Amino acid sequence: MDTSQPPRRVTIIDVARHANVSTTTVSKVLRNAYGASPEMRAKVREAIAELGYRPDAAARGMRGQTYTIGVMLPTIRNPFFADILDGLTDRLRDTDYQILLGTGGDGEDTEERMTDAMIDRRMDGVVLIAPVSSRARLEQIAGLVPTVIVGRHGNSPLYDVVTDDDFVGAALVVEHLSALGHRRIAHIDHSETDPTRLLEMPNAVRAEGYRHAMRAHGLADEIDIVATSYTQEGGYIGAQRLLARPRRPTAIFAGADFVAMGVLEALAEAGLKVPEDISVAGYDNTTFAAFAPVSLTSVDQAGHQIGSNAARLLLERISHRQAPSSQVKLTPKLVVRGSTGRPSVPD
Amino acid sequence: MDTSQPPRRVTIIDVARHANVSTTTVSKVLRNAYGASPEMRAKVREAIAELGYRPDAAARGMRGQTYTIGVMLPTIRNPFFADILDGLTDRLRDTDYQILLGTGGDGEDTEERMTDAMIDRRMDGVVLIAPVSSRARLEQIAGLVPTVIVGRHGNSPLYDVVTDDDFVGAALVVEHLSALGHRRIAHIDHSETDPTRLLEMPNAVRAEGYRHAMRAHGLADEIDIVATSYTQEGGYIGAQRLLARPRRPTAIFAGADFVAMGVLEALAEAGLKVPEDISVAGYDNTTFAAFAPVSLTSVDQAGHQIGSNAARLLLERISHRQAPSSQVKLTPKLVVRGSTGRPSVPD
DNA sequence: CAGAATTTGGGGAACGTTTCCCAATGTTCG
DNA sequence: CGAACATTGGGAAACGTTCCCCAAATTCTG
Repeated sequence: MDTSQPPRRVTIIDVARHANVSTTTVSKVLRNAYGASPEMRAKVREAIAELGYRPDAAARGMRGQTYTIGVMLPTIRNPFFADILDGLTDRLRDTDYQILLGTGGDGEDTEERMTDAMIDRRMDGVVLIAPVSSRARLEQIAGLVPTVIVGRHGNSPLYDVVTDDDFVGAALVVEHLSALGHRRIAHIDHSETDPTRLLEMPNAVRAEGYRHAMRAHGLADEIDIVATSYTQEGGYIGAQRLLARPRRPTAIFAGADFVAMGVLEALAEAGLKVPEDISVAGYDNTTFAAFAPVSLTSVDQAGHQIGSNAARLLLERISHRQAPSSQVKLTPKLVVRGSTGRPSVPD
Repeated sequence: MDTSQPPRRVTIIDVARHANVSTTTVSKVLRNAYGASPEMRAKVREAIAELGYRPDAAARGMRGQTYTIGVMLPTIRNPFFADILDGLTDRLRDTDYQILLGTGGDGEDTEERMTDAMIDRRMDGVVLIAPVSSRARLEQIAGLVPTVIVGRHGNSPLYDVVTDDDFVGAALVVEHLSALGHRRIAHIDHSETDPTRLLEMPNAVRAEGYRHAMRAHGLADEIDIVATSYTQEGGYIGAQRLLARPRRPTAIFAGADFVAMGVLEALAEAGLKVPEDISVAGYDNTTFAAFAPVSLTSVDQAGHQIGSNAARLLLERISHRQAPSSQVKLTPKLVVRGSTGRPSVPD
């Protein structure tokens, strides 16, 4: 590493000198804190503008806040997360907070590395989207930094939670398909083995909602769940297994749009037409679902609202560390498109 | 804000005390710096493990490095960026650096806010993906922090550049279509007005590559570019305009897969079959292009390699701030799929 | 074996903020 | 009008590191 220095950054001391005040006063102005007269504020602001001063976030972090909010998401590949992020961003736009993103990957270890990194950087708060870490770990994090968990059910006194009602979402799909005349409605789930996480993960709640709705519609005997994974490949494999059934389903409810993509591939390969031969529904209402040639019936989760609620809760938690935790549950809605229709051979 | 404190974090002083050494020594061990014997190292590491110590990144930033690398991307919606990010992540996995992402939006102002935020947080280096800022601004950033620019042509002594050869990529598409027998090959470009940026933006280079290749194949008279925007809507509108031509094109080369999505929608709406009635090619080889029912011929940019090269250059620049800047240009390849075929009515 | 060079460990001053004070001045009120 | 109180501004001590030194001990060298 060589030693050549870019010109030294303007510091709060430079500003204080230039405005003929103390650094304390400048600091007060910066933070809109009590104890500086309007004239002082004006003078300081002018000096700041003239010198082009920007506070050093690292230094601020040593004593006060870093004005940084960390958002962890499993991957940036899922466009649904982008909606959540937009909601967060919009809500925080007019605050002094900056959002920085980190990817948590799909494992507990990589997720831990990322959350640790956020804590080490003294972020003022974190939003964890669909985390896979154990509940104990989540509580540990929440004990160290204001935390909001998104997209994972189950609550804790230590953190706030924002979810979409996956139970209702799954029911919406079953209702829709049932109303169209379907009886053999199968579901593709993500297989989860860890018992503690089991009930908190959205996929499990969707599966439960599916089961419940099937029973409610008198279709208890038709309940048929294939557990693969929430990936395109998982959908492909799941569909293949379902097609191999002696009495094969007339409709497939995939747990995510991604999964539906795989299902559609498998169906196309098998020479089946959608929705004439078989209906398909997804979950998340991604751009992909909306794309006309695909036209996938899907459940819309209002990602934007999820994000904006998460931001609101986080700001509240930052200012009231000890307030009782709250849970926000949003209601999804079904977007019906061309991939679902009446079954060709009514049961 | 209330005052309740989570238990104080373990500091370097606690470690020093616990290991019966000075903080200096602990610091040396942490940074693998010269001046600590193997025995000391062992002793210190043990203390670190016992206490569960983690260095405070904010405090480190005050004197030394933050071990943080900022990656700015315009949006997380474009799955191509995910490939680049994977490349970056893989390359940095075994280093002490942590990647944090920021979205730059689509404007110079929001991009400036994000880059400023990264600089304020003393990031050790930044990777800017497809930035829209002015060249002067990019050089200003590069003067303050080691910088690698990705996906934007044009070089500077101040920063390193990694691009894909968009000129060649566009030519690949034209060659392919021409070989199939197409002559009326139209192109949908992103309209850019700013003159300084004009030649550096990938879309401009693609358009130029298209023109050049058309001429090289004796199709100079058939050059037909519609300038809308690199969005799905831009593709939709562009396609509509092209279909309204008296002699309409037999093939459309969209500047991005996103754009091709819009094109496909417009074609479906017009009742045209792909590729029987008209061929379509995209750029970026996103998941969407690979999706079987779409099966879009597209140019693959090797995002992973782009990312891994960017990471390599950044690490080099961090350790040799003054080294001459380098430019890496990767070669794209064409992925032929079902959306392109022989023209139905040969010219 | 003396002197030089190297290795090892540590003391303490930065780094750029915020925040706890305290002092001076102005204001209110009984 | 004097005491209590509010307002305004600033001095200086944190915060948790790194890094420039220096001193002591050890090893090398001729």
